[in-house]
Amino acid sequence: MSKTESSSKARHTIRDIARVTGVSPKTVSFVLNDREGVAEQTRKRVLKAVKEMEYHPHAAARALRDRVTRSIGVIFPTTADAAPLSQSLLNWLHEEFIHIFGSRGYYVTFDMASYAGSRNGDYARGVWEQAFGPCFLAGPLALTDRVVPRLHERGVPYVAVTRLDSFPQCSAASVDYEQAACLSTRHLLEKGHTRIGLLQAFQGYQSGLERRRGYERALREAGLPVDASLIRPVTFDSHSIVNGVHALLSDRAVTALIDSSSTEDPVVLREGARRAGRRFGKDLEIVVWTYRYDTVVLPEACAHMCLPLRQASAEGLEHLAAWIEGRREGPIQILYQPTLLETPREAPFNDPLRVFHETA
Amino acid sequence: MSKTESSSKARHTIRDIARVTGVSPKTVSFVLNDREGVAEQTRKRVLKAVKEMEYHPHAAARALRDRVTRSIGVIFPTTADAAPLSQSLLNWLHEEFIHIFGSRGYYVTFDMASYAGSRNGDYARGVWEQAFGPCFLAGPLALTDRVVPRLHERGVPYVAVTRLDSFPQCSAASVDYEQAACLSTRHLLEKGHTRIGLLQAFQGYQSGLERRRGYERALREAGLPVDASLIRPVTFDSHSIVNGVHALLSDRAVTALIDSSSTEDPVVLREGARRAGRRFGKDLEIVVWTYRYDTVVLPEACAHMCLPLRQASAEGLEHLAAWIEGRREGPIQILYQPTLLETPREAPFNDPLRVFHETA
DNA sequence: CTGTTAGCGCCTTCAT
DNA sequence: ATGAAGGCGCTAACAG
Repeated sequence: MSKTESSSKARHTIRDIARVTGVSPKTVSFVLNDREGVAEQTRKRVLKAVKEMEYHPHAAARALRDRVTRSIGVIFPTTADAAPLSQSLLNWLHEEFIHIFGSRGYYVTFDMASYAGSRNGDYARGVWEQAFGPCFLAGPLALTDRVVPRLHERGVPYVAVTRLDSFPQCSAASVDYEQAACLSTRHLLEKGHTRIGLLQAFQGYQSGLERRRGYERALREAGLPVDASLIRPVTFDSHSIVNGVHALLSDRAVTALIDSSSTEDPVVLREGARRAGRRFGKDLEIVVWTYRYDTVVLPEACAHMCLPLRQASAEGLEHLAAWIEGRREGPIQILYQPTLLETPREAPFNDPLRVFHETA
Repeated sequence: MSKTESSSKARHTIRDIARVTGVSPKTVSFVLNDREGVAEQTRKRVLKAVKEMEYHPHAAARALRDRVTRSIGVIFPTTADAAPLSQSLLNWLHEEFIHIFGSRGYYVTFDMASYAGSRNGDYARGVWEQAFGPCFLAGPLALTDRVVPRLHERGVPYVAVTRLDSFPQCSAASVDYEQAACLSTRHLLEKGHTRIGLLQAFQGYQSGLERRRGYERALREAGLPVDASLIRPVTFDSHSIVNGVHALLSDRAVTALIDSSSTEDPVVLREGARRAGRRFGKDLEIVVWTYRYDTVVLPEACAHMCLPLRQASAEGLEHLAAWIEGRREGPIQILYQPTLLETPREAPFNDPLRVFHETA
């Protein structure tokens, strides 16, 4: 009967390895951490025991000792129903995390508690509890946000996906929504429209405010008054969009719309117009906002406003990784500009939803 | 000038709270863990200090002491290019985790290191290092898998999405792929086909083997020989599918196909047929496998084989949560049966891809 | 080169 | 009811 130590269910500690190989715990620790000062022969004996006994260092013990974890946090500044993370963004995020952090051996820890509606607004418990240090803030920041400054003060690397007026030093990789709104509005003004409706998403959030501000700026530049009734806050609910479009278009003097709802859904837009007895492309022009550059959301639209959110986030995450590894400093201040694209006559084929990604 | 203790950057410990409130650390611990034996007045003083000083228990210290974390692990038995997690499955998974674990305050920790291609096959380091105990195995199990038995022996709650022939006691919530293949084949046999091509995904994995086995079983039942050249292993790459279809159909005696590639992509199927000078619905019938019940993947298909993977996983995760909380025992043994649906003449509208979920 | 010790922050005895 | 002490597994500092 051989020593059945290796098949034992018990989890071994560094001391077990030391005892079995007849060295001190410190030596084992040195071997594991690839440090000098251990005889080659001893090193081999230790590594052999480590493999045979299936020893693995205890993550929590290490974290306690080192005051750092090997985890990146993903945290949600809002609840799911207030501002749901889009499916396509989630997919993209997953890819990026695999690419950037997976290969480096980090764990990626999601804290969905606040997103699920618990924890009343303190969405950064993972940082306070030191479950992780560095983190990604996945979602829009509320204008009333009080958490980011505390995060900032803590000194942990972090990056958000919108700026924050109330805290300009906020580490963020974002898109200039104000500019997007301004360009959208200008485009329609130049085409001769004077009463332009705005479907405004993210009411109460930074990115919602920027939408409104850009819209108002363009109007003021043109010397036109701002009619508050033309700004229609909407949620991500279909009904909300349909009703919003319907309500705005009931005013026959409204001859143009800006869809900054971020829903990228042609069906609800058409339905809203239909209920008002209007049709896009006929007596009505629209600029549709989208996060992609390769797909026409609504062929009847006169233009698409493309928001490079992915590009911004990608650079933000790269910077975050560099910050964590000490190659760069924070805070991150990245701002991408949007692009207005006139809708092509021949809409390109809208790719079908693939269940599996294609392997390149 | 007030005591600026609360605005200090330093992270406080339980002893700081004790010192400030003039009690012992144990008392603070009792208060935090809602245990009896503390005077109400003391309790309030402690809680006040906790709030003011923004004290939070240290996750790693707690984990070390309690030998349990509040994390659920998501681990990947294969690399991304061998068997990529589908986008729709990832989205669904995210929803489920929010629903089941987010509301209970668990962290969800992804270990993407093995998925990214590092760690040569030992995909469960998170468990060995005790970064988490309970875990979800997101992806197919290789026939050569050696990790699951060790996981099982460890005694941690876990659940996989396929069974494992070499380890029948494996905790799994899965779909009966063998039955799906058998029913698909039978259906085509009953329609008079005798040479039936099989596009077989997951070669080398349990779910690939089950596909092949079910196909062969149906043929044997019908007294027909198994022609190995009719079984075409494919990857998730478009080319692989196109070539597979083309190659199978170059044999004009082949009058039917089973698409168990799991790609759910009508375009590549049609393209493969076109290259062989064939067309679905004309001289050719096909059964297409899908993970959904509400969408026609290929209108020309004579039937769709619907695999209730989501339903199985959902029940698996519910069971996992119950296992963690001691309400039920493991291992999990859930097997859902697939359904063959004849393709309706009028294909239902294929829902557009929504960027944001609709809030219910 | 090796061994001993102390302490990270928490919780749970045991003793008061 | 409270206070002191010890240990979870790891590593850095300090002897030998």
